[in-house]
Amino acid sequence: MVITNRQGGNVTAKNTELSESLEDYLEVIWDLEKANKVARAKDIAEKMRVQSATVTGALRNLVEKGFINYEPYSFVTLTHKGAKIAREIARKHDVLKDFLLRVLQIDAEKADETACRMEHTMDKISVNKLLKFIQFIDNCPRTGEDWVQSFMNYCATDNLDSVDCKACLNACFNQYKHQKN
Amino acid sequence: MVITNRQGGNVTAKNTELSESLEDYLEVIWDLEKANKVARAKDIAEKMRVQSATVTGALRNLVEKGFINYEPYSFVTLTHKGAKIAREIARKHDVLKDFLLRVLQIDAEKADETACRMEHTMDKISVNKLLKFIQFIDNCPRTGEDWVQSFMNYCATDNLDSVDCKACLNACFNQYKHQKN
DNA sequence: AAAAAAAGTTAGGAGTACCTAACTTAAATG
DNA sequence: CATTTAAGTTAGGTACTCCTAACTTTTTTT
Repeated sequence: MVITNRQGGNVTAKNTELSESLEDYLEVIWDLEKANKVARAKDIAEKMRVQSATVTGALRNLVEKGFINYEPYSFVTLTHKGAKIAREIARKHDVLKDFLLRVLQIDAEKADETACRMEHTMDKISVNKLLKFIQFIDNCPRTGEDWVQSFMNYCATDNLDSVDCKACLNACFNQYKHQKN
Repeated sequence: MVITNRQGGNVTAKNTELSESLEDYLEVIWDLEKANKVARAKDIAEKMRVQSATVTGALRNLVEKGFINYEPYSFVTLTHKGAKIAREIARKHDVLKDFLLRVLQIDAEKADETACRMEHTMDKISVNKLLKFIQFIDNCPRTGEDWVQSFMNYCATDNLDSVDCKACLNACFNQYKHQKN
């Protein structure tokens, strides 16, 4: 187990990197921009479940770091740099939520909440691998929707003996033949 | 996308819950206890990649919250309550690392680092589901090791066409028959 | 256009998680 | 057993993330 210091070592100088919290702000601003062209502090506060005074501070920080365009009493847009990060985080969110929801079959609300936390913990390469994995499950004739369904049954019963594996394999084989014709 | 406030709302009173950082401390103490019966501040600092002054503060906090037994200048052990949490986190870590390493085939070091961050983001039920999922992959005759190997090939080539799906299905079928005899 | 309401900012405060430097205690060694 | 060394603590500091209360600016309504 290798732990990474939660403040990246350097604490005396202002951090130029994005904290998880600031990543969330970018994600929220991205969402609002998509919906309303621009983001307003009030809506950011609501989505972040935070008081508006807190938003003001976060926006100042994000301006300083070059992720947003913003002046006091005005609306917010993402800079090129900010939009790039926001898209990346949103993509991570979507992939993770898809995995939790469709593969692990966790209910929608919890999947979303969990994805919201996980999105800050996996790098781009790992999330890409997860995406490929989901695609592979979807497209490989040995797996697919019915296999995921079997996983659900396995979860419920806790053993494979209750499942007729031979029949399942046969069904899988036949389905592939029919799909090819 | 539903964001959960990073300070749980209540900020005026001292938080009784565990932060991610404190969870890491418990995990590290658990590891050291297993290895040396007790944990010493120096070793905790090393494993946490933190200065020893920082450890002192964290230990005070953990005592106050009832997770460890500790008095200044003495060694550390987990209380019953602390050990329970530590075991839970360690288990999450192991399941996540196993998934990243064996299923997604992420290299050991990155898998470990990533698991170290993810372990704080998934609740017990979700991790249990992930564990069941890994077990299902391992034990279902339609998946298993060779299927994971195929996933690796898919990752490298980016398409299924290059794979002979029919041959793969047949091999899978035959393997099952032989295993049963 | 003035008043009221809504939105946003500033100031000050708390808790967390780090840091360095100086100091104290405990352990190891001559 | 006194001294040196290692380990641990305290004090003081920075940054982050959130809060409330008071104030300012902008927008809406009359």
